[in-house]
Amino acid sequence: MIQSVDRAIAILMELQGARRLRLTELALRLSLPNSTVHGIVATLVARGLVEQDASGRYALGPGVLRLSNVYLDSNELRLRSLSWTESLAERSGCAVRVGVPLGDDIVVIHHVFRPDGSHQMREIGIDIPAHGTALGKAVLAFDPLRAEALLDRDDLPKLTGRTVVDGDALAAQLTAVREAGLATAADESILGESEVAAPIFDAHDVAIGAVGVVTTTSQVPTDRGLLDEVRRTAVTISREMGAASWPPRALLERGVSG
Amino acid sequence: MIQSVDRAIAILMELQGARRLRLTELALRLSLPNSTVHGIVATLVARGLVEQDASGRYALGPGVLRLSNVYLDSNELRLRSLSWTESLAERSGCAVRVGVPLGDDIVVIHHVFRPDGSHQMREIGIDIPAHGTALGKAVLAFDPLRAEALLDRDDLPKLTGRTVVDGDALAAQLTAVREAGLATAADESILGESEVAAPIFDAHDVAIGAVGVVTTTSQVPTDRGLLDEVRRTAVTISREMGAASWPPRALLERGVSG
DNA sequence: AACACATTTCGGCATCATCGAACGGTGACC
DNA sequence: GGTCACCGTTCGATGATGCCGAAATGTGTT
Repeated sequence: MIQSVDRAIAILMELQGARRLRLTELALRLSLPNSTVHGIVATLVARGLVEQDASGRYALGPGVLRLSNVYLDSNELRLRSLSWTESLAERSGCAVRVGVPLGDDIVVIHHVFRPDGSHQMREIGIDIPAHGTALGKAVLAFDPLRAEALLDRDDLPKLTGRTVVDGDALAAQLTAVREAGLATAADESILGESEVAAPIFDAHDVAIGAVGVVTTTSQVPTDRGLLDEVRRTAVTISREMGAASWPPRALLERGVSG
Repeated sequence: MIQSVDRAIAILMELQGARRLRLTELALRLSLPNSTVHGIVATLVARGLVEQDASGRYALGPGVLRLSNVYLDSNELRLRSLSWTESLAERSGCAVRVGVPLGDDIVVIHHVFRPDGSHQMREIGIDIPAHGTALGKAVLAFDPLRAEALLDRDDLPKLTGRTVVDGDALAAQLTAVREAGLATAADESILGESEVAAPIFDAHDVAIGAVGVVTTTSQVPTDRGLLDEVRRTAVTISREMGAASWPPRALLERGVSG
């Protein structure tokens, strides 16, 4: 791992959290001397990944935008999800999201609007702490290493009053997810929003992401039909990605401790 | 400028152009040893900016997606453009785009669909060689250094048969743009698409971007109304960005040679 | 107008990235 | 099915390069 490149990325991540930062603030957060940070941001600015506003503060630049478009267009999971998620949204009447893990978060890489035609925000690109969403729990349940790393933390952010931050409670939920092949979340990331999600596997039986629906908590459907629809969509996409079985037997047996 | 960070960004840019690349191909394009490139991409992979598919090829990762969302939300020019571009689209019946310069390209940072309700592609994040679009010519006409750098090149890409790649012809066009405060392009980036655009200035009289409309070439309006609408939108946004005059007198007098 | 803060520049030192070569793994072709 | 060739990855020595402290420049404030 190259130190300066790693630091450059750390700077980008800081700028992602706090939108505008002074050089001094950046240096403080990274515990690095002022001049060291300056050298790196100067490089990022020269390439357009970062820009400096009139008051000297730094923010992300247009270069990052250019990159993201290409990611969306070339991502295989997203490509193979397009038609199936569309159809899931139509049949369920819910918004559909596909997410992939990144660190301890889930990044939404595809989003089909609820088909009622109402004004909705485009959620592609947003990131949510994995333990606070059904998408995240679906992935964690079938990715022991990732789950373990997350459960070792004792500072899991509490997004709402219902977010599960207790390690034992979360581990129990993941076991249930493994048994059902489905993960749920109610008011755990956004109050009033509930989700159902199922994991997606690739040819190596790795949980590379998840697909799920979002509904308002008050309208959460009680029939099993929706659950089956979500799971079937995940199975279909997994098959397109080359997965042989769903869920992979090996992952079921080992669980988090493996 | 830090060498390794610069190389890391160069790698991201290569992956942006060619969506999937083998390590050897990357090393070849950058004229660097295999192992040097490997160290850098390993760092990028660890942070999620790059991912490696099953066959070992590298592609951009979900990390870049997360960054782009924040850029869009925090960009001041985009924020101040939102309402005015919406209104321009309604009144003109055309799609509206806002772009900012990045290297020799224009990156589209905002896009209002043509209000006829037809299916249209979201163009946010796409990049177009500046000399091939009205947005780019609007910026270049009022950014002498950038224009000079571009005119010095003799390998300007020809996007369509109508793209102006000759330096003298382009310089003449930029002079005309300076006089009119408007730039046009007909079939120069995409056949069948014509544009009108005007530059946007900030408080320091720097051309930080441009706003423009897109129409089908066959329906290009002949009335001056549209031209005035575009220009007025650019003036309004410039004023919001703190520009005192439009266009700045200083830039008009000096021209490209300054 | 003078101060205080923050950003930027500069140069010496030691670290850290770089590179060539060897290893291990995979797919292709015979 | 075996061998070959290519590709990605690891490793270790070398010296170029990024790192950091301090000084200097610029900016906004009192």
